[in-house]
Amino acid sequence: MKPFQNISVYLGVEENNVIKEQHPMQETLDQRLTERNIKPTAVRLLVLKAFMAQEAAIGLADLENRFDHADKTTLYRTLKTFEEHKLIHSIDDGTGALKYALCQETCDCTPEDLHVHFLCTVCNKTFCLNDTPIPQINLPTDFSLDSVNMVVKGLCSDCR
Amino acid sequence: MKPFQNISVYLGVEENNVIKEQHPMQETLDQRLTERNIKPTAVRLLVLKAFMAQEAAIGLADLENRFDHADKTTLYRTLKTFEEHKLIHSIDDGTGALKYALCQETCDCTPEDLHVHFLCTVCNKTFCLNDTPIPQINLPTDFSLDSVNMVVKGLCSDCR
DNA sequence: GCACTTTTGCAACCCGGTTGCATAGGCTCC
DNA sequence: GGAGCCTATGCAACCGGGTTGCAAAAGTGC
Ligand SMILES: [Mn+2]
Ligand SMILES: [Mn+2]
Ligand SMILES: [Zn+2]
Ligand SMILES: [Zn+2]
Repeated sequence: MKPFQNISVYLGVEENNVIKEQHPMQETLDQRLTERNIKPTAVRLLVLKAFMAQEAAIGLADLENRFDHADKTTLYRTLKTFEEHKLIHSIDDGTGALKYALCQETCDCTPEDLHVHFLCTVCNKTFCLNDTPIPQINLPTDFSLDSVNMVVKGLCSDCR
Repeated sequence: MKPFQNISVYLGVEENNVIKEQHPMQETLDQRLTERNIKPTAVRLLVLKAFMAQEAAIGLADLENRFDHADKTTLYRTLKTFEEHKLIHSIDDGTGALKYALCQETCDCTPEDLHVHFLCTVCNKTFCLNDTPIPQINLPTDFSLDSVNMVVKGLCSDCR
């Protein structure tokens, strides 16, 4: 595979040769990246588009499958860059592979932005339950709380 | 390393050549294993003893370090056997390596036996909060709940 | 065009976990 | 106490997800 960073060609491969100017979504993608101080390269636009196109969280392997023409490392670093700039957050749902989901516009990845995640045991999709804050718990005395990871397993609405 | 299953020698290595008959703890270890239908071999007794000697959860790597003379695979399978027979349960605290902790005597690893786990961000020890049941949460409609993994990070009583 | 920075590709590595297979240990039955 | 059997152990190799080092390509400013 030859490196190829030209945006329209990259997008063309994905989008049946519809080039940049014909993408109405393009501006919002661009904007979403630049808002978070991420330079909008071809791969990054594609990855962001993937995130915006589906509700379920996305793992590195998913991206590898979806973008045959992009390298694993590049996709990996794209995820890291997105995470650093708080465009996405990582989710450890216990399946052994990290997944990522878009942060909400207002998100700053502070403890208040933490929320419950849901893993469907049938379709293996993972969802952010953004409206389900993590409940308070009582720790033993002399233990102090920093952060909480809460993953609920069950059946999603499609699988039940 | 030569395989060696003789219990007293194994225990001797660990216990400065105090042999089986001189262990007051021996019977309770034996008992705890046979209660769960696990044949009390040398390695198993040692591993169980390790679990009973400390409160914090134990990972495979810990066992490898503690028992130079025992093979990784054997220790791995010992953990699996213990888990299958519900003598211990596994804890995924997000550190990348599974840890294990003794089940309570009454434990049957049913959803009711689930509890919160605590990972200290300083000493990296993980504890069962057996007295901290996992709080109820409200799922979106059409989602059904199966199980929950809840890991709290913070400072333990020794590290604060 | 040229020099410089950033992004991408490729290969190799790391680590925790897991498997296949051979051997040793211990147990039963005679 | 030996033959046969089942289990536990050891060893080596593998696997998958993640990560790093380094070189080439692409983008940027002049
Ligand atoms: Mn989320
Ligand atoms: Mn526990
Ligand atoms: Zn589902
Ligand atoms: Zn601590």
